[in-house]
Amino acid sequence: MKRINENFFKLSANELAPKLLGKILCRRFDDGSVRKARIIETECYMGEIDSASHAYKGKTERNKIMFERGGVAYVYLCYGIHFLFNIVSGEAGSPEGVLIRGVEGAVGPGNVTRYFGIDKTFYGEDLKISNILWIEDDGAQPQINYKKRIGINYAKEIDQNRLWRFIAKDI
DNA sequence: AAAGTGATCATG
DNA sequence: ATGATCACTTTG
Repeated sequence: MKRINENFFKLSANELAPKLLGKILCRRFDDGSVRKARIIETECYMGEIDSASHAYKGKTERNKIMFERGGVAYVYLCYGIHFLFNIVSGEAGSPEGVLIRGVEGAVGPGNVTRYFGIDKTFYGEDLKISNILWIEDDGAQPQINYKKRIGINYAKEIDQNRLWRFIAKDI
């Protein structure tokens, strides 16, 4: 069981997203308790070349953290109700990210953040050094199903059709 | 099938 | 300043 290092998060989001499947998301709560769950579903968002990405139209107040070096959290409120948790990936200046859509015990991006108590205060949290939110690797390497991404009807058709949603088989 | 909810961004 | 738009969940 080892904590994921910096080089891992420097991968492009389309490489990082499938590799995050099987990794273990870990959260230490205020009372000291720790919750861990294996990641089973992710999507990648490829920055300036991807019309589905928040970073497609350049840097804004909301998405500026995506332009940082990989390994920090991008959290934002969706539909007024749900926080969505992304892991920024790639080098600085390359605004890519991986949306965590599901873990064992909490499927659905809004449910993941609720399960882990992730809210806007985690915006920019550095998973490489944080002691309240981090990722471990126990060597598991699940088989992967490739699907289209969800909820991006505003994007160009070519981007809607990319198989950038990654789901672990046999959980 | 459709509401519920509020930050965010583009427009004026 | 205002309004349309959302990387969704739950309920009926």
